[in-house]
Amino acid sequence: MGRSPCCEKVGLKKGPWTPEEDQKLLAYIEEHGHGSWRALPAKAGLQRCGKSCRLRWTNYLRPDIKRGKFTLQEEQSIIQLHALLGNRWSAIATHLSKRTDNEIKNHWNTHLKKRLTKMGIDPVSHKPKNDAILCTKSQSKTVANLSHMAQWESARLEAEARLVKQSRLRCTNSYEKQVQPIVSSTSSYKLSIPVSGAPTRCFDILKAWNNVWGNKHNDVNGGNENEDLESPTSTVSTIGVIESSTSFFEFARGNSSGSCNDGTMGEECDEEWECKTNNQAANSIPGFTGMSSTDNNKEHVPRGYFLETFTDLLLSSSGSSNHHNVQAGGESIIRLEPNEDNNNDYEDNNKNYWNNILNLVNSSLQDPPLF
DNA sequence: AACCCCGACAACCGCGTATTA
DNA sequence: ATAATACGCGGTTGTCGGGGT
Repeated sequence: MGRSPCCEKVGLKKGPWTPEEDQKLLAYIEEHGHGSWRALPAKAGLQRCGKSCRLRWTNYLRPDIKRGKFTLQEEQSIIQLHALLGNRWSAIATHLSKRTDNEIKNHWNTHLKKRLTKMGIDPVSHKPKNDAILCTKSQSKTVANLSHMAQWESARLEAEARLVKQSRLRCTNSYEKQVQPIVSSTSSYKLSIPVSGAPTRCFDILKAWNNVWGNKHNDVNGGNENEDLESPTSTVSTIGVIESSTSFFEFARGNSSGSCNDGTMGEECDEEWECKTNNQAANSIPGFTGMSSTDNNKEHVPRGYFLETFTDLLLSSSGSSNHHNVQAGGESIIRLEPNEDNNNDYEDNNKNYWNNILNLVNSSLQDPPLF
Protein backbone atom coordinates (compact mmCIF):
# COMPACT_ATOMS: atom_id res chain seq x y z
CA MET A 1 0.00 0.00 0.00
CA GLY A 2 1.53 3.23 -1.07
CA ARG A 3 1.71 6.13 1.19
CA SER A 4 0.78 9.56 0.04
CA PRO A 5 2.70 12.54 1.30
CA CYS A 6 1.15 14.28 4.23
CA CYS A 7 0.87 17.43 2.21
CA GLU A 8 2.09 19.14 -0.87
CA LYS A 9 5.78 19.71 -0.34
CA VAL A 10 6.12 22.45 -2.92
CA GLY A 11 6.17 25.98 -1.62
CA LEU A 12 5.77 25.04 1.99
CA LYS A 13 7.91 26.66 4.61
CA LYS A 14 10.15 24.60 6.82
CA GLY A 15 12.34 25.35 9.78
CA PRO A 16 11.75 27.46 12.84
CA TRP A 17 8.41 29.07 13.31
CA THR A 18 8.11 32.83 13.38
CA PRO A 19 6.02 34.66 15.98
CA GLU A 20 3.63 35.63 13.19
CA GLU A 21 3.09 32.03 12.24
CA ASP A 22 2.60 31.09 15.85
CA GLN A 23 0.04 33.81 16.21
CA LYS A 24 -1.86 32.67 13.15
CA LEU A 25 -1.92 29.09 14.27
CA LEU A 26 -2.86 29.98 17.81
CA ALA A 27 -5.62 32.30 16.72
CA TYR A 28 -7.06 29.78 14.31
CA ILE A 29 -7.11 26.93 16.79
CA GLU A 30 -8.51 29.06 19.54
CA GLU A 31 -11.35 30.06 17.28
CA HIS A 32 -12.01 26.90 15.34
CA GLY A 33 -10.17 24.08 17.00
CA HIS A 34 -7.62 22.23 14.94
CA GLY A 35 -10.06 19.95 13.17
CA SER A 36 -8.26 18.28 10.29
CA TRP A 37 -4.59 19.06 10.50
CA ARG A 38 -4.26 18.49 6.81
CA ALA A 39 -6.75 21.20 6.01
CA LEU A 40 -5.69 23.57 8.75
CA PRO A 41 -2.74 25.36 7.13
CA ALA A 42 -4.78 26.61 4.19
CA LYS A 43 -7.61 27.73 6.42
CA ALA A 44 -5.24 29.44 8.83
CA GLY A 45 -3.25 31.07 6.07
CA LEU A 46 -0.05 29.24 6.84
CA GLN A 47 2.50 28.02 4.33
CA ARG A 48 3.17 24.94 6.40
CA CYS A 49 2.16 21.33 6.17
CA GLY A 50 -0.44 20.03 8.58
CA LYS A 51 2.05 17.85 10.29
CA SER A 52 4.28 20.78 11.07
CA CYS A 53 1.31 22.69 12.44
CA ARG A 54 0.30 19.79 14.63
CA LEU A 55 3.80 19.45 16.03
CA ARG A 56 4.09 23.15 16.67
CA TRP A 57 0.81 23.11 18.51
CA THR A 58 1.36 19.98 20.56
CA ASN A 59 4.96 20.69 21.44
CA TYR A 60 4.97 24.42 21.88
CA LEU A 61 1.79 26.42 21.56
CA ARG A 62 -0.64 24.31 23.53
CA PRO A 63 -1.74 26.32 26.56
CA ASP A 64 -1.34 23.51 29.06
CA ILE A 65 2.35 23.04 28.46
CA LYS A 66 4.77 23.63 31.25
CA ARG A 67 8.13 24.88 30.13
CA GLY A 68 11.43 25.44 31.82
CA LYS A 69 13.64 23.28 33.92
CA PHE A 70 12.55 19.86 34.95
CA THR A 71 12.06 19.48 38.66
CA LEU A 72 13.66 16.78 40.70
CA GLN A 73 10.38 14.95 40.89
CA GLU A 74 9.86 15.12 37.18
CA GLU A 75 13.31 13.77 36.48
CA GLN A 76 12.83 10.98 38.91
CA SER A 77 9.47 10.20 37.41
CA ILE A 78 10.95 10.03 33.96
CA ILE A 79 13.67 7.66 35.06
CA GLN A 80 11.31 5.36 36.86
CA LEU A 81 8.76 5.37 34.10
CA HIS A 82 11.46 4.82 31.54
CA ALA A 83 12.62 1.83 33.51
CA LEU A 84 9.13 0.48 33.18
CA LEU A 85 8.09 1.65 29.75
CA GLY A 86 11.27 2.11 27.82
CA ASN A 87 11.28 4.69 25.04
CA ARG A 88 7.52 5.09 25.02
CA TRP A 89 7.70 8.81 25.44
CA SER A 90 4.08 9.39 24.81
CA ALA A 91 3.09 6.97 27.54
CA ILE A 92 5.58 8.53 29.89
CA ALA A 93 4.29 11.99 29.08
CA THR A 94 0.77 11.06 30.13
CA HIS A 95 2.07 10.62 33.65
CA LEU A 96 3.92 13.91 33.65
CA SER A 97 1.20 16.41 33.16
CA LYS A 98 2.12 19.53 31.24
CA ARG A 99 5.21 18.02 29.68
CA THR A 100 5.28 16.90 26.08
CA ASP A 101 6.70 13.65 24.89
CA ASN A 102 9.17 15.54 22.74
CA GLU A 103 10.40 17.56 25.68
CA ILE A 104 10.76 14.47 27.82
CA LYS A 105 12.55 12.67 25.06
CA ASN A 106 14.96 15.55 24.58
CA HIS A 107 15.59 15.84 28.28
CA TRP A 108 16.23 12.15 28.52
CA ASN A 109 18.67 12.16 25.64
CA THR A 110 20.55 15.24 26.71
CA HIS A 111 20.57 14.88 30.48
CA LEU A 112 19.22 11.80 32.14
CA LYS A 113 20.73 9.25 29.85
CA LYS A 114 24.15 10.71 30.34
CA ARG A 115 23.74 10.85 34.07
CA LEU A 116 22.74 7.22 34.29
CA THR A 117 25.66 6.29 32.10
CA LYS A 118 28.00 8.17 34.38
CA MET A 119 26.46 6.33 37.28
CA GLY A 120 27.44 3.09 35.64
CA ILE A 121 23.84 2.24 34.87
CA ASP A 122 22.78 1.11 31.47
CA PRO A 123 20.15 3.68 30.43
CA VAL A 124 18.38 1.08 28.37
CA SER A 125 18.04 -1.72 30.84
CA HIS A 126 18.37 0.43 33.98
CA LYS A 127 20.70 -2.13 35.37
CA PRO A 128 24.26 -1.74 36.52
CA LYS A 129 26.56 -2.45 33.67
CA ASN A 130 28.96 -4.82 35.38
CA ASP A 131 26.72 -6.98 37.38
CA ALA A 132 25.52 -10.49 37.01
CA ILE A 133 22.78 -12.97 37.42
CA LEU A 134 21.63 -13.91 40.83
CA CYS A 135 22.84 -17.31 41.67
CA THR A 136 20.32 -18.54 44.16
CA LYS A 137 17.11 -20.08 43.06
CA SER A 138 14.89 -17.76 45.02
CA GLN A 139 16.69 -14.69 43.77
CA SER A 140 16.42 -15.84 40.21
CA LYS A 141 12.77 -16.46 40.74
CA THR A 142 12.33 -13.01 42.19
CA VAL A 143 14.02 -11.46 39.21
CA ALA A 144 11.92 -13.49 36.83
CA ASN A 145 8.77 -12.46 38.62
CA LEU A 146 9.75 -8.83 38.60
CA SER A 147 10.50 -8.98 34.95
CA HIS A 148 7.23 -10.72 34.31
CA MET A 149 5.30 -8.14 36.24
CA ALA A 150 7.16 -5.31 34.63
CA GLN A 151 6.01 -6.55 31.27
CA TRP A 152 2.45 -6.74 32.43
CA GLU A 153 2.57 -3.38 34.06
CA SER A 154 4.19 -1.85 31.05
CA ALA A 155 1.35 -3.08 28.91
CA ARG A 156 -1.14 -1.70 31.37
CA LEU A 157 0.58 1.66 31.45
CA GLU A 158 0.44 1.85 27.72
CA ALA A 159 -3.22 1.00 27.70
CA GLU A 160 -3.86 3.57 30.33
CA ALA A 161 -1.92 6.14 28.37
CA ARG A 162 -4.18 5.47 25.42
CA LEU A 163 -7.23 6.01 27.57
CA VAL A 164 -5.86 9.24 28.89
CA LYS A 165 -5.28 10.44 25.39
CA GLN A 166 -8.73 9.46 24.29
CA SER A 167 -10.05 11.31 27.26
CA ARG A 168 -8.04 14.30 26.26
CA LEU A 169 -9.42 14.14 22.78
CA ARG A 170 -12.85 14.03 24.22
CA CYS A 171 -12.20 17.08 26.35
CA THR A 172 -10.68 18.88 23.40
CA ASN A 173 -13.67 18.01 21.35
CA SER A 174 -15.95 19.44 23.99
CA TYR A 175 -13.89 22.57 23.97
CA GLU A 176 -14.11 22.80 20.24
CA LYS A 177 -17.83 22.31 20.39
CA GLN A 178 -18.02 25.23 22.74
CA VAL A 179 -16.00 27.57 20.66
CA GLN A 180 -17.50 26.53 17.38
CA PRO A 181 -20.58 24.37 17.54
CA ILE A 182 -20.97 24.30 13.78
CA VAL A 183 -17.86 22.30 13.03
CA SER A 184 -18.48 19.52 15.43
CA SER A 185 -22.06 18.80 14.61
CA THR A 186 -21.09 15.59 12.92
CA SER A 187 -18.51 14.37 15.33
CA SER A 188 -19.49 11.96 17.98
CA TYR A 189 -17.46 9.93 20.40
CA LYS A 190 -18.96 6.59 20.96
CA LEU A 191 -16.35 5.38 23.37
CA SER A 192 -17.24 5.39 26.98
CA ILE A 193 -14.05 6.75 28.39
CA PRO A 194 -13.38 7.50 32.00
CA VAL A 195 -13.46 11.21 32.44
CA SER A 196 -10.37 12.88 33.68
CA GLY A 197 -10.43 13.10 37.39
CA ALA A 198 -11.93 9.70 37.92
CA PRO A 199 -9.01 7.59 39.04
CA THR A 200 -8.38 4.84 36.59
CA ARG A 201 -8.13 1.43 38.07
CA CYS A 202 -4.65 0.53 37.23
CA PHE A 203 -1.38 -0.70 38.52
CA ASP A 204 -3.14 -3.58 40.04
CA ILE A 205 -0.15 -5.66 39.22
CA LEU A 206 2.05 -3.50 41.31
CA LYS A 207 -0.52 -3.49 44.00
CA ALA A 208 -1.06 -7.18 43.82
CA TRP A 209 2.62 -7.65 43.92
CA ASN A 210 2.78 -5.37 46.87
CA ASN A 211 0.13 -7.40 48.58
CA VAL A 212 2.06 -10.51 47.86
CA TRP A 213 5.04 -8.91 49.42
CA GLY A 214 3.02 -7.85 52.36
CA ASN A 215 1.79 -11.33 52.89
CA LYS A 216 4.83 -13.28 51.98
CA HIS A 217 7.53 -10.92 52.89
CA ASN A 218 8.74 -12.81 55.88
CA ASP A 219 8.84 -16.17 54.28
CA VAL A 220 9.94 -15.49 50.77
CA ASN A 221 12.77 -17.89 51.07
CA GLY A 222 11.09 -20.17 53.48
CA GLY A 223 7.95 -20.45 51.43
CA ASN A 224 7.22 -22.75 48.61
CA GLU A 225 9.83 -22.00 46.05
CA ASN A 226 7.96 -23.84 43.43
CA GLU A 227 5.06 -21.56 43.77
CA ASP A 228 5.21 -19.30 40.80
CA LEU A 229 3.71 -15.91 41.09
CA GLU A 230 0.51 -15.89 39.18
CA SER A 231 0.06 -13.26 36.56
CA PRO A 232 -1.85 -10.66 38.49
CA THR A 233 -5.24 -9.62 37.33
CA SER A 234 -7.00 -6.32 37.55
CA THR A 235 -9.41 -7.57 40.16
CA VAL A 236 -7.05 -7.31 43.03
CA SER A 237 -7.91 -4.92 45.76
CA THR A 238 -6.26 -1.57 45.51
CA ILE A 239 -6.88 -0.52 49.04
CA GLY A 240 -4.37 -0.42 51.79
CA VAL A 241 -1.29 -0.71 49.74
CA ILE A 242 -0.18 2.74 49.01
CA GLU A 243 -0.05 3.75 52.62
CA SER A 244 2.60 1.22 53.32
CA SER A 245 5.17 2.98 51.28
CA THR A 246 6.64 6.36 51.81
CA SER A 247 6.57 8.67 48.87
CA PHE A 248 9.81 8.67 47.05
CA PHE A 249 9.42 12.37 46.56
CA GLU A 250 9.22 12.86 50.22
CA PHE A 251 12.63 11.55 50.96
CA ALA A 252 13.96 13.04 47.78
CA ARG A 253 13.11 16.43 49.17
CA GLY A 254 13.86 15.51 52.72
CA ASN A 255 17.47 16.51 52.54
CA SER A 256 18.16 20.00 51.37
CA SER A 257 21.66 19.08 50.36
CA GLY A 258 20.36 16.73 47.78
CA SER A 259 18.40 19.14 45.71
CA CYS A 260 18.50 22.71 44.68
CA ASN A 261 16.43 25.09 46.64
CA ASP A 262 14.01 25.60 43.85
CA GLY A 263 13.56 21.92 43.36
CA THR A 264 15.29 21.84 40.04
CA MET A 265 18.33 19.89 39.09
CA GLY A 266 20.76 22.51 37.99
CA GLU A 267 24.33 22.06 37.01
CA GLU A 268 25.48 22.16 40.58
CA CYS A 269 23.13 19.38 41.37
CA ASP A 270 24.42 17.47 38.43
CA GLU A 271 27.88 17.80 39.76
CA GLU A 272 26.90 16.53 43.12
CA TRP A 273 24.91 13.74 41.65
CA GLU A 274 27.83 12.71 39.57
CA CYS A 275 30.12 12.89 42.53
CA LYS A 276 27.84 10.85 44.70
CA THR A 277 27.10 8.29 42.13
CA ASN A 278 30.68 7.88 41.27
CA ASN A 279 31.03 6.90 44.83
CA GLN A 280 28.29 4.45 44.27
CA ALA A 281 29.94 3.12 41.18
CA ALA A 282 33.13 2.82 43.11
CA ASN A 283 31.23 0.44 45.28
CA SER A 284 31.02 1.86 48.72
CA ILE A 285 34.09 3.90 49.16
CA PRO A 286 34.54 5.47 52.58
CA GLY A 287 31.94 8.07 53.28
CA PHE A 288 29.28 6.41 51.27
CA THR A 289 26.07 6.52 53.16
CA GLY A 290 23.66 4.69 51.00
CA MET A 291 20.81 2.51 52.03
CA SER A 292 21.91 0.55 55.00
CA SER A 293 20.86 -2.94 55.68
CA THR A 294 19.01 -1.65 58.66
CA ASP A 295 17.09 0.70 56.45
CA ASN A 296 16.37 -2.05 54.08
CA ASN A 297 14.67 -4.01 56.70
CA LYS A 298 12.20 -1.24 57.22
CA GLU A 299 8.96 -1.11 55.43
CA HIS A 300 9.53 2.36 54.07
CA VAL A 301 12.08 3.90 51.86
CA PRO A 302 14.78 5.39 54.02
CA ARG A 303 15.34 9.09 54.10
CA GLY A 304 18.66 10.40 53.01
CA TYR A 305 20.47 11.80 50.11
CA PHE A 306 18.27 11.48 47.09
CA LEU A 307 20.77 10.13 44.69
CA GLU A 308 22.19 7.61 47.00
CA THR A 309 18.85 6.19 47.76
CA PHE A 310 17.62 6.48 44.25
CA THR A 311 20.58 4.82 42.72
CA ASP A 312 20.35 2.26 45.44
CA LEU A 313 16.87 1.56 44.31
CA LEU A 314 17.97 1.39 40.76
CA LEU A 315 20.83 -0.82 41.59
CA SER A 316 18.94 -2.82 44.15
CA SER A 317 22.10 -2.83 46.16
CA SER A 318 22.86 -2.10 49.73
CA GLY A 319 25.53 0.00 51.31
CA SER A 320 26.85 -3.01 53.08
CA SER A 321 29.85 -4.88 51.83
CA ASN A 322 27.94 -8.05 51.30
CA HIS A 323 27.01 -7.59 47.69
CA HIS A 324 29.08 -8.22 44.64
CA ASN A 325 28.82 -7.37 41.04
CA VAL A 326 29.14 -10.42 38.89
CA GLN A 327 28.72 -10.77 35.20
CA ALA A 328 27.21 -13.67 33.37
CA GLY A 329 25.18 -14.36 30.30
CA GLY A 330 24.93 -10.78 29.16
CA GLU A 331 22.43 -10.04 31.87
CA SER A 332 23.55 -7.84 34.68
CA ILE A 333 21.98 -7.56 38.04
CA ILE A 334 23.16 -7.23 41.57
CA ARG A 335 24.23 -10.37 43.23
CA LEU A 336 23.82 -10.59 46.93
CA GLU A 337 25.38 -13.07 49.18
CA PRO A 338 23.04 -16.02 49.36
CA ASN A 339 21.96 -15.62 52.89
CA GLU A 340 18.53 -14.86 54.12
CA ASP A 341 19.26 -11.36 55.34
CA ASN A 342 20.56 -10.24 52.04
CA ASN A 343 17.78 -11.91 50.21
CA ASN A 344 15.49 -9.78 52.24
CA ASP A 345 17.57 -6.72 51.49
CA TYR A 346 17.36 -7.38 47.83
CA GLU A 347 13.70 -8.08 47.89
CA ASP A 348 12.97 -5.07 50.05
CA ASN A 349 14.83 -2.88 47.66
CA ASN A 350 12.86 -4.21 44.77
CA LYS A 351 9.72 -3.72 46.71
CA ASN A 352 10.68 -0.16 47.46
CA TYR A 353 11.47 0.44 43.84
CA TRP A 354 8.07 -0.72 42.75
CA ASN A 355 6.41 1.09 45.60
CA ASN A 356 7.97 4.24 44.31
CA ILE A 357 6.69 3.70 40.82
CA LEU A 358 3.31 2.89 42.23
CA ASN A 359 3.27 6.07 44.26
CA LEU A 360 4.47 8.06 41.35
CA VAL A 361 1.84 6.86 38.97
CA ASN A 362 -0.94 6.99 41.47
CA SER A 363 -0.08 10.55 42.25
CA SER A 364 -0.19 11.34 38.59
CA LEU A 365 -3.61 9.79 38.35
CA GLN A 366 -4.89 11.91 41.16
CA ASP A 367 -3.91 14.94 39.16
CA PRO A 368 -4.91 13.98 35.66
CA PRO A 369 -4.05 16.13 32.72
CA LEU A 370 -6.82 18.26 31.36
CA PHE A 371 -6.00 17.79 27.73
C1' DA B 1 37.25 39.65 17.11
C1' DA B 2 36.84 35.45 14.83
C1' DC B 3 36.42 30.84 14.90
C1' DC B 4 35.25 26.41 16.70
C1' DC B 5 32.96 23.22 19.62
C1' DC B 6 29.26 21.57 22.12
C1' DG B 7 24.90 21.38 24.50
C1' DA B 8 20.03 22.22 24.29
C1' DC B 9 16.01 22.10 22.04
C1' DA B 10 12.90 22.72 18.11
C1' DA B 11 11.54 20.62 14.07
C1' DC B 12 11.50 17.11 10.51
C1' DC B 13 11.14 12.41 8.62
C1' DG B 14 9.62 7.85 8.14
C1' DC B 15 6.98 4.28 9.83
C1' DG B 16 3.11 2.02 12.22
C1' DT B 17 -1.57 2.08 13.14
C1' DA B 18 -6.31 3.60 13.44
C1' DT B 19 -10.02 5.21 10.79
C1' DT B 20 -12.82 5.80 6.85
C1' DA B 21 -14.72 5.03 2.28
C1' DA C 1 -11.97 -7.14 2.77
C1' DT C 2 -9.21 -3.77 0.90
C1' DA C 3 -7.21 0.54 -0.17
C1' DA C 4 -6.71 5.30 0.93
C1' DT C 5 -6.10 8.61 4.28
C1' DA C 6 -4.88 10.91 8.56
C1' DC C 7 -2.72 10.92 12.76
C1' DG C 8 0.65 9.85 16.30
C1' DC C 9 5.07 8.17 17.77
C1' DG C 10 9.96 7.71 18.06
C1' DG C 11 14.39 8.48 15.94
C1' DT C 12 17.13 11.77 13.88
C1' DT C 13 18.64 16.13 12.19
C1' DG C 14 19.05 21.14 12.08
C1' DT C 15 19.56 25.46 14.31
C1' DC C 16 20.95 28.52 17.70
C1' DG C 17 23.38 30.35 21.52
C1' DG C 18 27.02 30.20 24.90
C1' DG C 19 31.61 29.20 26.21
C1' DG C 20 36.39 28.33 25.17
C1' DT C 21 40.53 29.11 22.47
